Amino acid sequence: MNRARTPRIADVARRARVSLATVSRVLNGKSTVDPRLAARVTAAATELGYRPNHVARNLRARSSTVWGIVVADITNPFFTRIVRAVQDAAWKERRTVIVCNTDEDLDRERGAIDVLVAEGVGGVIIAPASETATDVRPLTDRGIPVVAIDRRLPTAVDCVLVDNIAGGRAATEHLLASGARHVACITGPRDTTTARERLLGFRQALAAAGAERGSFSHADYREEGGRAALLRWIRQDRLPDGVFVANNLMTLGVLRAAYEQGISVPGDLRVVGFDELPWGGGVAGRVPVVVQPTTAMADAAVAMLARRESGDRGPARNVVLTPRLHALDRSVKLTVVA
Amino acid sequence: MNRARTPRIADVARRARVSLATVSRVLNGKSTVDPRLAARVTAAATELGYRPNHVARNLRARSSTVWGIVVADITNPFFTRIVRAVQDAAWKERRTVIVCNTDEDLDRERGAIDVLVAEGVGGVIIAPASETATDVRPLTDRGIPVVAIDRRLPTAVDCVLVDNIAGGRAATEHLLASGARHVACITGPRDTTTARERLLGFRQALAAAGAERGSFSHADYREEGGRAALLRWIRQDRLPDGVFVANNLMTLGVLRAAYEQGISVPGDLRVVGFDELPWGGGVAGRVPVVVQPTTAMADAAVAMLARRESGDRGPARNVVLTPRLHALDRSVKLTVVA
DNA sequence: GTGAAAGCGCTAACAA
DNA sequence: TTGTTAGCGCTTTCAC
Repeated sequence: MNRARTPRIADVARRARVSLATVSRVLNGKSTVDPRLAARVTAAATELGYRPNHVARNLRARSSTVWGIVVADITNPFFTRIVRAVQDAAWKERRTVIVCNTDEDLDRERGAIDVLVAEGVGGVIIAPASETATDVRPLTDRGIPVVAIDRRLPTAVDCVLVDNIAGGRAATEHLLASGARHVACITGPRDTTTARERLLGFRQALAAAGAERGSFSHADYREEGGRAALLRWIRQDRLPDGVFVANNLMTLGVLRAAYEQGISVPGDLRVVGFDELPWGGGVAGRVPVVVQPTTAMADAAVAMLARRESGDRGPARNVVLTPRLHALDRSVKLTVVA
Repeated sequence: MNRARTPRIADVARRARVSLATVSRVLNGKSTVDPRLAARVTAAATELGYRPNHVARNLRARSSTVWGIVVADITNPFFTRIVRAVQDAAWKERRTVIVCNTDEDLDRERGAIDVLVAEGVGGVIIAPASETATDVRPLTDRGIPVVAIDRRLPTAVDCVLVDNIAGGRAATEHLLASGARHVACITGPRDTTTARERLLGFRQALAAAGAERGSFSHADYREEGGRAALLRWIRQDRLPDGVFVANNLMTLGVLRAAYEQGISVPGDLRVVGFDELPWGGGVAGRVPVVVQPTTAMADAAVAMLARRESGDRGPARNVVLTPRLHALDRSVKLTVVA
């Protein structure tokens, strides 16, 4: 690669007839430089088409404008939106983002963290694959700030969370308010806090309304899990007339099961989901969902990271944001035709 | 940041009682080293918890295991899947990917390219914001290999494309085969090749079938554009009974317009889209679509990049992949209820 | 306010 | 095969 022809700081210095140090100072605006020298430097830099070499800068300055973001699956619209929002926020701070997928796999997550360490990123935002097993110490040991998003971590790091209990409550209240009498909940795996909290919100809402204890089921946060849970109830002849489904993929699964079984939504079965369905305003918008404020979450995470980078050594903080229910003014019924 | 405590190659060398160079050789497996020394080195490295510093490595070796990918909007499922697939493929090659969003904005795209240059990435995969105005020379001038994906570039670089004509033809043939008689096409902006090619495929299919010349409309590849196009035909009382919509967002817009107007799909209006709708197998799966082989595209792009990085200086190549029609075995009718 | 010089951690000549 | 050494391009003391 013919990088030799790329101008370096020395070329700019020569052309502007100043020293290396002066060029660096002008380019970084750190120290004060005689305006006339500065003008010469900037002129020379543009004439030469000088581009800084961040790699060298990072090595010397031991700091990087690159951040890392680690998520389970960028294909999941929730994470896509988080990544997108983080990137937009980071861009405004003139930083770049390395995105890593973990597939909810601890080994891949470990690998991703290693790479981010090796690349010397300035900070990491992570949606941990596990609340107990994810180990961010390779980062924190090196003083690289970490912000957990969506889930907590065993280590004491900054967190951006959503009030899942409130979300579960809001979803359930909506079901009850829309006339459902036998409501149920399909939540995520037992060992995830989000699943437990959303279920707790469901129970709180039922208790508060003096309603009967609804049935619930733990599934795996995947489409098939939601589908299977609903089918099971159908087989057992215990089909509820309202169901709160604790994430987006399972909500799809529930809807699919309903169509397969000729159950009309929301006629026979009211469904409230958690997490936006993709293109929420569009065709899939017939199901009310509790949406997580992804932009606000990303902004909060970016702000925390920026604070830590600028030297804040205070104790870890938690930011808890409240999700809102997105109900619909009209809904659409689906029926199987052929 | 307390990086001072991080072990460097020198620490490993001291502990293994060998020279820096030997450690480097062992760690990179480039040169042959006495197995006993090698064993001492690896032992020392693990004992110390040594992690390589890619930044230093890049600076010295003028090469990087980081690639960049530049897309218009990671929120668009087509690009999400491309990014995901590129990452998976890159991961297998032990490389990391910096993702940049351009928002179809040339300035942001330019900025993204500058950053990637500054970060010294080893290669870039780009879905160009424009086929004419996007300038990748900052990369190519420095010998950084570039692969364009989804759209061509004015510069001679490797390209991974989809046969849009064949896609448009397949979509239209499906409409005709399913009994539509007055078919129409909503395609993208006049100045994009994809839009022109998909429309061309539409026309070819009509001509081949000896059908009447279908009407068509150029829109902006956004949801509202598709919606508006259909509404216009409705107003003009020229509603077709089959429509080929040339991208995913516009397809949603068309569906939305149909529901708003009480037009049943596919009863009154057959729709065939282009690009997968999100979670294609799920609820949104009632519309057959021409899907682009994102995984194959990503694999091809990664393979081309890897070849270039390993020194291939041959002329630019094009890889053209054929999209497939995903029809459905059953379809689902939507009707407005409330 | 400016310049000279010393590295950041690593790899790749070149010697031995 | 192994070690010594000279940088990669930049920032940042430290003198002036």
